[in-house]
Amino acid sequence: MSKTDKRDEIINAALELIAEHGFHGTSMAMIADRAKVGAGTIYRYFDSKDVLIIELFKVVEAKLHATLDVTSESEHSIQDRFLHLGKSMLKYLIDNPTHYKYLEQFFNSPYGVEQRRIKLLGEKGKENAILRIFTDGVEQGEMKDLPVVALCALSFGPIMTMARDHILGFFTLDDELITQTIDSCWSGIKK
Amino acid sequence: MSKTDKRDEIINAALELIAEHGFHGTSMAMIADRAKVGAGTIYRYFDSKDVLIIELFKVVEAKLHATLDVTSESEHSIQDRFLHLGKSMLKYLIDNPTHYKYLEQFFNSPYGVEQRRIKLLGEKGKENAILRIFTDGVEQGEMKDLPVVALCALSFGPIMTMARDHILGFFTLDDELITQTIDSCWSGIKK
DNA sequence: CATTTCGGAGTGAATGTTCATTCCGCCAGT
DNA sequence: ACTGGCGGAATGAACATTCACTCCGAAATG
Repeated sequence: MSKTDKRDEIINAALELIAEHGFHGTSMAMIADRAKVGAGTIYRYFDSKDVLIIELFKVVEAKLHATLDVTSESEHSIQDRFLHLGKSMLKYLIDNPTHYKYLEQFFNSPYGVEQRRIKLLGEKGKENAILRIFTDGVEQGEMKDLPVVALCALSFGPIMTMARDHILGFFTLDDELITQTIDSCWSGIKK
Repeated sequence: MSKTDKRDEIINAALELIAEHGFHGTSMAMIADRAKVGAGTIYRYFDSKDVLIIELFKVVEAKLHATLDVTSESEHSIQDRFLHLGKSMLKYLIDNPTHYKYLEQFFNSPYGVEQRRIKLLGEKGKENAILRIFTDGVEQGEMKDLPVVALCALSFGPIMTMARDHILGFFTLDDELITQTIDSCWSGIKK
Protein backbone atom coordinates (compact mmCIF):
# COMPACT_ATOMS: atom_id res chain seq x y z
CA MET A 1 0.00 0.00 0.00
CA SER A 2 1.51 3.28 -1.07
CA LYS A 3 1.75 6.35 1.06
CA THR A 4 -1.17 8.18 -0.53
CA ASP A 5 -3.29 5.05 -0.40
CA LYS A 6 -3.19 5.17 3.35
CA ARG A 7 -4.03 8.85 3.45
CA ASP A 8 -6.95 8.21 1.10
CA GLU A 9 -8.20 5.36 3.24
CA ILE A 10 -8.24 7.68 6.24
CA ILE A 11 -10.03 10.41 4.31
CA ASN A 12 -12.70 8.07 3.01
CA ALA A 13 -13.26 6.45 6.36
CA ALA A 14 -13.54 9.80 8.10
CA LEU A 15 -15.91 11.15 5.44
CA GLU A 16 -18.28 8.21 5.75
CA LEU A 17 -18.24 8.14 9.53
CA ILE A 18 -18.67 11.87 10.00
CA ALA A 19 -21.47 11.94 7.42
CA GLU A 20 -23.24 9.31 9.47
CA HIS A 21 -22.40 10.25 13.05
CA GLY A 22 -21.30 13.88 12.96
CA PHE A 23 -18.01 15.36 14.10
CA HIS A 24 -18.33 14.63 17.76
CA GLY A 25 -20.01 11.30 17.22
CA THR A 26 -16.97 10.09 15.33
CA SER A 27 -13.89 9.20 17.35
CA MET A 28 -10.38 8.91 15.99
CA ALA A 29 -10.46 5.26 17.02
CA MET A 30 -13.51 4.66 14.82
CA ILE A 31 -11.77 6.30 11.88
CA ALA A 32 -8.63 4.26 12.44
CA ASP A 33 -10.66 1.06 12.60
CA ARG A 34 -12.57 1.67 9.40
CA ALA A 35 -9.44 2.82 7.56
CA LYS A 36 -7.66 -0.28 8.86
CA VAL A 37 -4.75 1.69 10.25
CA GLY A 38 -3.36 2.20 13.72
CA ALA A 39 -4.73 5.05 15.78
CA GLY A 40 -1.38 6.78 15.72
CA THR A 41 -1.09 6.60 11.95
CA ILE A 42 -3.76 9.23 11.44
CA TYR A 43 -1.47 11.69 13.18
CA ARG A 44 1.28 11.05 10.67
CA TYR A 45 -0.97 12.61 8.05
CA PHE A 46 -3.04 15.11 10.04
CA ASP A 47 -1.86 17.11 13.01
CA SER A 48 -5.15 16.87 14.86
CA LYS A 49 -8.81 16.03 14.49
CA ASP A 50 -9.53 19.67 13.71
CA VAL A 51 -6.99 19.71 10.91
CA LEU A 52 -8.45 16.50 9.53
CA ILE A 53 -11.94 17.99 9.52
CA ILE A 54 -10.81 21.06 7.60
CA GLU A 55 -8.76 18.95 5.22
CA LEU A 56 -11.82 16.82 4.48
CA PHE A 57 -13.76 19.93 3.58
CA LYS A 58 -11.04 20.96 1.14
CA VAL A 59 -11.16 17.54 -0.49
CA VAL A 60 -14.94 17.64 -0.92
CA GLU A 61 -14.89 21.23 -2.11
CA ALA A 62 -12.21 20.47 -4.69
CA LYS A 63 -14.16 17.50 -6.06
CA LEU A 64 -17.35 19.53 -6.21
CA HIS A 65 -15.67 22.41 -8.01
CA ALA A 66 -14.02 20.03 -10.43
CA THR A 67 -17.42 18.55 -11.30
CA LEU A 68 -19.27 21.83 -11.59
CA ASP A 69 -18.61 23.25 -14.98
CA VAL A 70 -19.61 26.82 -14.70
CA THR A 71 -20.52 27.81 -18.21
CA SER A 72 -18.44 30.77 -19.33
CA GLU A 73 -19.99 34.18 -19.28
CA SER A 74 -20.01 35.46 -22.81
CA GLU A 75 -21.54 32.49 -24.56
CA HIS A 76 -24.76 31.95 -22.63
CA SER A 77 -27.61 33.85 -21.07
CA ILE A 78 -27.70 34.39 -17.34
CA GLN A 79 -30.62 32.02 -17.09
CA ASP A 80 -28.76 29.24 -18.90
CA ARG A 81 -25.68 29.72 -16.77
CA PHE A 82 -27.79 29.52 -13.64
CA LEU A 83 -29.78 26.48 -14.71
CA HIS A 84 -26.62 24.69 -15.72
CA LEU A 85 -24.89 25.44 -12.43
CA GLY A 86 -27.91 24.46 -10.35
CA LYS A 87 -28.45 21.17 -12.13
CA SER A 88 -24.85 20.08 -11.98
CA MET A 89 -24.67 20.99 -8.32
CA LEU A 90 -27.85 19.12 -7.42
CA LYS A 91 -26.73 16.09 -9.45
CA TYR A 92 -23.38 16.07 -7.74
CA LEU A 93 -24.98 16.17 -4.31
CA ILE A 94 -27.35 13.29 -4.93
CA ASP A 95 -24.61 11.24 -6.58
CA ASN A 96 -22.35 11.80 -3.57
CA PRO A 97 -24.61 11.63 -0.54
CA THR A 98 -21.63 11.22 1.74
CA HIS A 99 -20.24 14.53 0.52
CA TYR A 100 -23.60 16.22 0.89
CA LYS A 101 -23.94 15.07 4.46
CA TYR A 102 -20.40 16.12 5.25
CA LEU A 103 -21.00 19.59 3.87
CA GLU A 104 -24.19 19.88 5.86
CA GLN A 105 -22.34 19.01 9.07
CA PHE A 106 -19.47 21.29 8.19
CA PHE A 107 -21.46 24.39 7.29
CA ASN A 108 -23.46 24.13 10.47
CA SER A 109 -20.31 24.07 12.57
CA PRO A 110 -18.05 26.86 13.75
CA TYR A 111 -15.40 25.84 11.20
CA GLY A 112 -17.89 26.03 8.37
CA VAL A 113 -19.45 29.35 9.28
CA GLU A 114 -16.05 30.95 9.00
CA GLN A 115 -15.44 29.32 5.61
CA ARG A 116 -18.82 30.47 4.35
CA ARG A 117 -18.17 33.98 5.48
CA ILE A 118 -14.90 34.01 3.57
CA LYS A 119 -16.38 32.42 0.47
CA LEU A 120 -19.48 34.57 0.35
CA LEU A 121 -18.03 37.89 1.27
CA GLY A 122 -15.19 37.01 -1.07
CA GLU A 123 -12.19 38.18 0.87
CA LYS A 124 -9.69 36.86 -1.61
CA GLY A 125 -8.96 38.64 -4.85
CA LYS A 126 -9.75 35.27 -6.39
CA GLU A 127 -12.55 35.31 -8.92
CA ASN A 128 -15.54 33.28 -7.83
CA ALA A 129 -17.29 32.01 -10.92
CA ILE A 130 -20.42 31.12 -8.98
CA LEU A 131 -20.84 34.50 -7.36
CA ARG A 132 -20.22 36.05 -10.74
CA ILE A 133 -23.43 34.59 -12.13
CA PHE A 134 -25.33 36.49 -9.47
CA THR A 135 -23.50 39.79 -9.80
CA ASP A 136 -23.90 39.62 -13.57
CA GLY A 137 -27.55 38.67 -13.16
CA VAL A 138 -28.29 41.70 -11.02
CA GLU A 139 -26.26 44.06 -13.21
CA GLN A 140 -28.01 42.96 -16.36
CA GLY A 141 -31.39 43.28 -14.69
CA GLU A 142 -32.24 39.61 -15.13
CA MET A 143 -32.41 38.88 -11.42
CA LYS A 144 -34.21 40.56 -8.58
CA ASP A 145 -32.39 43.52 -7.13
CA LEU A 146 -31.35 41.87 -3.86
CA PRO A 147 -28.01 41.46 -2.11
CA VAL A 148 -25.99 38.80 -3.88
CA VAL A 149 -25.73 36.86 -0.65
CA ALA A 150 -29.51 36.77 -0.42
CA LEU A 151 -29.82 35.53 -3.99
CA CYS A 152 -27.39 32.74 -3.10
CA ALA A 153 -29.42 31.81 -0.06
CA LEU A 154 -32.68 31.85 -2.03
CA SER A 155 -31.35 29.58 -4.75
CA PHE A 156 -29.04 27.23 -2.87
CA GLY A 157 -31.42 26.81 0.04
CA PRO A 158 -33.96 24.77 -1.90
CA ILE A 159 -31.21 22.87 -3.72
CA MET A 160 -29.73 21.73 -0.44
CA THR A 161 -33.13 20.89 1.06
CA MET A 162 -34.18 18.91 -1.98
CA ALA A 163 -30.90 17.01 -1.98
CA ARG A 164 -31.36 16.22 1.68
CA ASP A 165 -34.88 14.96 1.37
CA HIS A 166 -33.96 12.85 -1.61
CA ILE A 167 -31.05 11.33 0.30
CA LEU A 168 -33.29 10.70 3.30
CA GLY A 169 -35.66 8.88 0.97
CA PHE A 170 -38.63 11.23 1.30
CA PHE A 171 -38.94 11.21 -2.50
CA THR A 172 -36.87 10.39 -5.56
CA LEU A 173 -35.16 13.11 -7.52
CA ASP A 174 -35.32 11.86 -11.09
CA ASP A 175 -34.22 13.95 -14.05
CA GLU A 176 -37.60 15.59 -14.40
CA LEU A 177 -37.83 16.55 -10.74
CA ILE A 178 -34.29 17.91 -10.87
CA THR A 179 -35.23 20.14 -13.77
CA GLN A 180 -38.38 21.27 -12.00
CA THR A 181 -36.41 22.02 -8.86
CA ILE A 182 -33.88 24.21 -10.61
CA ASP A 183 -36.60 25.91 -12.65
CA SER A 184 -38.36 26.65 -9.41
CA CYS A 185 -35.18 28.18 -8.01
CA TRP A 186 -34.87 30.35 -11.07
CA SER A 187 -38.50 31.50 -10.77
CA GLY A 188 -37.68 32.56 -7.25
CA ILE A 189 -34.83 34.90 -8.18
CA LYS A 190 -35.55 36.07 -11.71
CA LYS A 191 -36.91 39.57 -12.15
CA MET B 1 -36.98 29.92 43.25
CA SER B 2 -39.93 27.68 42.50
CA LYS B 3 -39.70 24.21 41.05
CA THR B 4 -40.67 25.20 37.53
CA ASP B 5 -38.32 28.16 37.65
CA LYS B 6 -35.42 25.80 38.01
CA ARG B 7 -36.61 23.65 35.16
CA ASP B 8 -36.97 26.72 32.97
CA GLU B 9 -33.51 27.93 33.86
CA ILE B 10 -32.10 24.59 32.76
CA ILE B 11 -34.07 24.66 29.52
CA ASN B 12 -32.96 28.15 28.65
CA ALA B 13 -29.34 27.51 29.50
CA ALA B 14 -29.31 24.31 27.46
CA LEU B 15 -31.00 25.99 24.51
CA GLU B 16 -28.49 28.82 24.41
CA LEU B 17 -25.46 26.61 24.84
CA ILE B 18 -26.53 23.98 22.33
CA ALA B 19 -27.41 26.68 19.81
CA GLU B 20 -23.89 28.00 20.17
CA HIS B 21 -21.81 24.85 20.62
CA GLY B 22 -23.92 21.98 19.32
CA PHE B 23 -25.07 18.89 21.20
CA HIS B 24 -21.71 17.33 21.76
CA GLY B 25 -19.97 20.63 22.31
CA THR B 26 -22.24 21.30 25.27
CA SER B 27 -21.55 19.40 28.47
CA MET B 28 -23.96 18.90 31.31
CA ALA B 29 -21.53 20.81 33.52
CA MET B 30 -21.75 23.84 31.21
CA ILE B 31 -25.53 23.71 31.33
CA ALA B 32 -25.52 23.43 35.11
CA ASP B 33 -23.16 26.38 35.40
CA ARG B 34 -25.17 28.67 33.17
CA ALA B 35 -28.43 27.66 34.81
CA LYS B 36 -26.80 28.30 38.20
CA VAL B 37 -27.76 24.86 39.36
CA GLY B 38 -25.84 21.85 40.63
CA ALA B 39 -24.82 19.26 38.07
CA GLY B 40 -26.98 16.66 39.75
CA THR B 41 -30.05 18.87 39.75
CA ILE B 42 -30.49 18.55 36.01
CA TYR B 43 -31.12 14.86 36.55
CA ARG B 44 -33.99 15.63 38.88
CA TYR B 45 -35.83 17.08 35.88
CA PHE B 46 -34.46 15.09 32.95
CA ASP B 47 -33.47 11.44 33.00
CA SER B 48 -30.52 11.88 30.67
CA LYS B 49 -28.93 14.24 28.20
CA ASP B 50 -30.84 12.55 25.37
CA VAL B 51 -34.14 13.10 27.11
CA LEU B 52 -33.23 16.73 27.70
CA ILE B 53 -32.41 17.22 24.01
CA ILE B 54 -35.75 15.82 22.91
CA GLU B 55 -37.60 17.79 25.55
CA LEU B 56 -35.96 20.98 24.30
CA PHE B 57 -37.22 20.25 20.82
CA LYS B 58 -40.75 19.85 22.12
CA VAL B 59 -40.51 23.19 23.91
CA VAL B 60 -39.27 25.00 20.80
CA GLU B 61 -41.80 23.29 18.57
CA ALA B 62 -44.66 24.21 20.88
CA LYS B 63 -43.61 27.85 21.00
CA LEU B 64 -43.25 27.99 17.24
CA HIS B 65 -46.63 26.41 16.66
CA ALA B 66 -48.24 28.76 19.15
CA THR B 67 -46.82 31.76 17.31
CA LEU B 68 -47.66 30.58 13.82
CA ASP B 69 -51.24 31.45 13.16
CA VAL B 70 -52.16 29.34 10.22
CA THR B 71 -54.96 31.23 8.59
CA SER B 72 -58.03 29.06 8.35
CA GLU B 73 -58.85 27.46 5.04
CA SER B 74 -62.17 28.76 3.94
CA GLU B 75 -61.60 32.46 4.37
CA HIS B 76 -58.46 33.04 2.31
CA SER B 77 -56.83 32.09 -0.95
CA ILE B 78 -54.09 29.50 -1.02
CA GLN B 79 -51.60 32.21 -1.84
CA ASP B 80 -52.61 34.33 1.15
CA ARG B 81 -52.46 31.36 3.47
CA PHE B 82 -48.99 30.50 2.22
CA LEU B 83 -47.64 34.06 2.41
CA HIS B 84 -49.03 34.43 5.89
CA LEU B 85 -47.51 31.20 7.10
CA GLY B 86 -44.15 31.91 5.50
CA LYS B 87 -43.86 35.39 6.91
CA SER B 88 -44.81 34.45 10.42
CA MET B 89 -42.40 31.54 10.37
CA LEU B 90 -39.51 33.63 9.08
CA LYS B 91 -40.26 36.37 11.58
CA TYR B 92 -40.36 33.88 14.40
CA LEU B 93 -37.00 32.43 13.41
CA ILE B 94 -35.21 35.75 13.23
CA ASP B 95 -36.80 36.93 16.47
CA ASN B 96 -35.66 33.74 18.19
CA PRO B 97 -32.22 33.02 16.78
CA THR B 98 -31.53 30.61 19.61
CA HIS B 99 -34.52 28.53 18.60
CA TYR B 100 -33.53 28.64 14.96
CA LYS B 101 -30.06 27.39 15.72
CA TYR B 102 -31.39 24.70 17.97
CA LEU B 103 -33.75 23.44 15.29
CA GLU B 104 -30.93 23.43 12.78
CA GLN B 105 -28.81 21.30 15.09
CA PHE B 106 -31.71 19.05 15.90
CA PHE B 107 -32.93 18.37 12.39
CA ASN B 108 -29.43 17.50 11.26
CA SER B 109 -29.10 14.90 13.99
CA PRO B 110 -30.36 11.34 14.19
CA TYR B 111 -33.10 12.43 16.62
CA GLY B 112 -34.31 15.09 14.24
CA VAL B 113 -34.36 13.03 11.09
CA GLU B 114 -36.77 10.65 12.75
CA GLN B 115 -38.99 13.52 13.88
CA ARG B 116 -39.03 15.02 10.42
CA ARG B 117 -39.96 11.71 8.88
CA ILE B 118 -42.90 11.42 11.26
CA LYS B 119 -44.01 15.02 10.77
CA LEU B 120 -43.70 15.02 7.01
CA LEU B 121 -45.07 11.63 6.24
CA GLY B 122 -47.74 12.40 8.81
CA GLU B 123 -48.02 9.12 10.59
CA LYS B 124 -50.46 10.39 13.14
CA GLY B 125 -54.10 10.84 12.33
CA LYS B 126 -53.51 14.36 13.63
CA GLU B 127 -54.34 17.11 11.20
CA ASN B 128 -51.33 19.09 10.16
CA ALA B 129 -52.45 22.59 9.25
CA ILE B 130 -49.20 23.37 7.50
CA LEU B 131 -49.22 20.32 5.25
CA ARG B 132 -52.84 21.11 4.49
CA ILE B 133 -51.89 24.32 2.72
CA PHE B 134 -49.82 22.29 0.30
CA THR B 135 -52.32 19.50 -0.29
CA ASP B 136 -55.05 22.10 -0.85
CA GLY B 137 -52.73 24.06 -3.12
CA VAL B 138 -52.07 21.10 -5.34
CA GLU B 139 -55.70 19.97 -5.37
CA GLN B 140 -56.94 23.40 -6.38
CA GLY B 141 -54.31 23.65 -9.09
CA GLU B 142 -52.68 26.71 -7.55
CA MET B 143 -49.36 25.01 -6.91
CA LYS B 144 -47.08 22.95 -9.10
CA ASP B 145 -48.03 19.32 -9.32
CA LEU B 146 -45.18 17.97 -7.20
CA PRO B 147 -45.06 15.69 -4.18
CA VAL B 148 -46.15 17.65 -1.10
CA VAL B 149 -42.86 16.83 0.57
CA ALA B 150 -41.01 18.41 -2.34
CA LEU B 151 -43.15 21.54 -2.14
CA CYS B 152 -42.27 21.78 1.55
CA ALA B 153 -38.59 21.45 0.79
CA LEU B 154 -38.76 24.04 -1.98
CA SER B 155 -40.48 26.62 0.17
CA PHE B 156 -38.97 26.02 3.62
CA GLY B 157 -35.46 25.57 2.24
CA PRO B 158 -35.00 29.22 1.32
CA ILE B 159 -36.78 30.36 4.47
CA MET B 160 -34.33 28.47 6.64
CA THR B 161 -31.32 29.61 4.61
CA MET B 162 -32.40 33.24 4.70
CA ALA B 163 -32.97 33.05 8.44
CA ARG B 164 -29.55 31.53 8.91
CA ASP B 165 -27.71 34.10 6.86
CA HIS B 166 -29.53 36.92 8.60
CA ILE B 167 -28.61 35.49 11.99
CA LEU B 168 -25.00 35.05 10.89
CA GLY B 169 -25.02 38.71 9.91
CA PHE B 170 -24.51 38.26 6.17
CA PHE B 171 -27.35 40.71 5.59
CA THR B 172 -30.30 42.23 7.44
CA LEU B 173 -33.78 40.86 6.94
CA ASP B 174 -35.97 43.95 7.25
CA ASP B 175 -39.69 43.88 6.58
CA GLU B 176 -39.24 44.49 2.89
CA LEU B 177 -36.69 41.72 2.46
CA ILE B 178 -38.91 39.35 4.41
CA THR B 179 -41.77 40.06 2.03
CA GLN B 180 -39.51 39.62 -0.96
CA THR B 181 -38.23 36.33 0.42
CA ILE B 182 -41.65 34.84 0.92
CA ASP B 183 -42.83 36.17 -2.45
CA SER B 184 -39.85 34.47 -3.98
CA CYS B 185 -40.79 31.21 -2.27
CA TRP B 186 -44.28 31.51 -3.64
CA SER B 187 -43.00 32.16 -7.16
CA GLY B 188 -41.04 28.95 -6.86
CA ILE B 189 -44.02 26.72 -6.11
CA LYS B 190 -47.02 28.43 -7.71
CA LYS B 191 -48.30 26.99 -10.94
C1' DC C 1 26.98 -10.68 -3.27
C1' DA C 2 26.17 -11.04 1.79
C1' DT C 3 25.68 -8.63 5.87
C1' DT C 4 24.98 -4.79 8.76
C1' DT C 5 23.15 -0.30 9.67
C1' DC C 6 19.87 3.08 9.31
C1' DG C 7 15.58 5.84 8.95
C1' DG C 8 11.17 6.58 8.68
C1' DA C 9 6.39 4.69 8.34
C1' DG C 10 3.29 2.27 11.14
C1' DT C 11 1.43 0.67 15.51
C1' DG C 12 -1.50 0.34 19.68
C1' DA C 13 -1.05 0.48 24.66
C1' DA C 14 -0.54 4.23 27.85
C1' DT C 15 -1.70 8.98 29.27
C1' DG C 16 -4.17 12.68 30.89
C1' DT C 17 -8.36 14.94 30.17
C1' DT C 18 -13.25 15.50 29.82
C1' DC C 19 -17.64 13.80 30.03
C1' DA C 20 -22.37 11.92 31.68
C1' DT C 21 -24.07 10.16 35.51
C1' DT C 22 -24.32 8.88 40.52
C1' DC C 23 -24.42 9.46 45.30
C1' DC C 24 -24.18 11.27 49.74
C1' DG C 25 -24.26 14.89 52.98
C1' DC C 26 -26.49 19.43 53.65
C1' DC C 27 -30.07 22.57 54.64
C1' DA C 28 -34.65 25.03 54.24
C1' DG C 29 -39.23 24.50 55.22
C1' DT C 30 -42.40 22.25 58.13
C1' DA D 1 -35.93 16.69 64.21
C1' DC D 2 -37.51 15.17 59.85
C1' DT D 3 -37.69 15.14 54.86
C1' DG D 4 -37.24 16.11 50.09
C1' DG D 5 -34.92 19.04 46.98
C1' DC D 6 -30.37 20.31 46.07
C1' DG D 7 -25.21 20.82 45.21
C1' DG D 8 -21.00 19.31 43.79
C1' DA D 9 -17.29 15.99 44.63
C1' DA D 10 -16.70 11.22 43.17
C1' DT D 11 -16.83 7.72 39.57
C1' DG D 12 -15.97 5.12 35.61
C1' DA D 13 -16.20 5.28 30.68
C1' DA D 14 -14.71 7.37 26.47
C1' DC D 15 -11.97 10.39 24.19
C1' DA D 16 -7.80 12.77 21.56
C1' DT D 17 -3.26 12.53 21.54
C1' DT D 18 1.48 10.66 22.51
C1' DC D 19 5.37 7.70 22.43
C1' DA D 20 8.36 3.77 22.81
C1' DC D 21 8.59 0.39 19.98
C1' DT D 22 8.45 -2.81 15.57
C1' DC D 23 9.12 -3.54 10.93
C1' DC D 24 10.90 -3.27 6.38
C1' DG D 25 13.33 -1.64 2.48
C1' DA D 26 17.26 0.74 1.10
C1' DA D 27 21.80 2.24 1.60
C1' DA D 28 26.42 1.36 3.30
C1' DT D 29 30.02 -1.74 4.23
C1' DG D 30 32.82 -5.79 3.73
